[in-house]
Amino acid sequence: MENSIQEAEHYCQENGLNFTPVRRKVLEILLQKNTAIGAYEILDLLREAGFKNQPPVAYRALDFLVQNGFAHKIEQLNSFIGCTHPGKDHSPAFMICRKCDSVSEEEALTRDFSVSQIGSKAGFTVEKAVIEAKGLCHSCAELA
Amino acid sequence: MENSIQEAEHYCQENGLNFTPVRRKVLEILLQKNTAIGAYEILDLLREAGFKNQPPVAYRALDFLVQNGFAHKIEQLNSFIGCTHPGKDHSPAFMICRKCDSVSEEEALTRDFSVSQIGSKAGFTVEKAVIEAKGLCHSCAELA
DNA sequence: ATCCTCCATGATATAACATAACATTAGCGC
DNA sequence: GCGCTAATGTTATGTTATATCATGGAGGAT
Repeated sequence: MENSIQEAEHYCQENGLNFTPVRRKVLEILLQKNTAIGAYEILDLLREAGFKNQPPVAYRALDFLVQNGFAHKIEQLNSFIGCTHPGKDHSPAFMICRKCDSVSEEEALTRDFSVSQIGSKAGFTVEKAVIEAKGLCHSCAELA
Repeated sequence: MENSIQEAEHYCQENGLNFTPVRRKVLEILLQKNTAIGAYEILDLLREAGFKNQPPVAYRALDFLVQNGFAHKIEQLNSFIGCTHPGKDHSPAFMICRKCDSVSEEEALTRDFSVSQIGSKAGFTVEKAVIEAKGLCHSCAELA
């Protein structure tokens, strides 16, 4: 995780992006969990860490992180998760466990398939794909 | 569309489901558009049609429709769309045009791919998959 | 050094989306 | 009628997200 932070920092330097304290802190918060976190929960943690805590503080930092690929929004949960496969090009698919709430990020691109292909069959140009699955993670499935 | 309503009605009869006036009306509203509609917009239309218009009215009807496969929630838009491929088994992928806001429903199951496969590689049991893409629909791409 | 511009942050307010909880009513089997 | 169940009515509130305008701080141009 310390690792991921440093990668982010490095990437920002390279690309003229401003990896400010709030942004770093929010990324740290996200990377400390393997579950998705809501903006208002992040806000609480920011306050505890001495940052200001009006909603825009969290949403702006999250926008930055998502925009630059350091975090993702999990649409079904209205919450956010640190990116575990940082790097420019990836098409993530998220596996959300309904029992333990863990979220894992997998790679969705396979040789034979992509959402883009589904789209182009329909004359649609895909720019960004969201793939999220709900179900049971390995550990929770074993217990069942 | 009148068609789809009748299919829904029929399905409900067969399965002991109560296709009440509000539920029917909400489905009509959804089927009249090829864009996704928010619950509060639906609420307005319900009021115009003489129904009660507190939020639970819309959300309950929507729950029913989604639950039974007559409608889908578009997570990225926090809004809803009538199902254009009704029938028990389908795994939809939604194409959301960022220009004209149209949403089209495609079939995501291909021979070579499924979200389930991505999941199982990761030891995850997929129960429900959400696939939503943003981009440009055919008409809007032509104009660009 | 002064000013300008750009970007980030501070601060207030409010919009948009969603559900909890409890009361009431309608249909149905008995 | 009585009791059960499902649906709807009603009030209140919780949760998520954004608009808007003010302030501050770093870096470049003159």
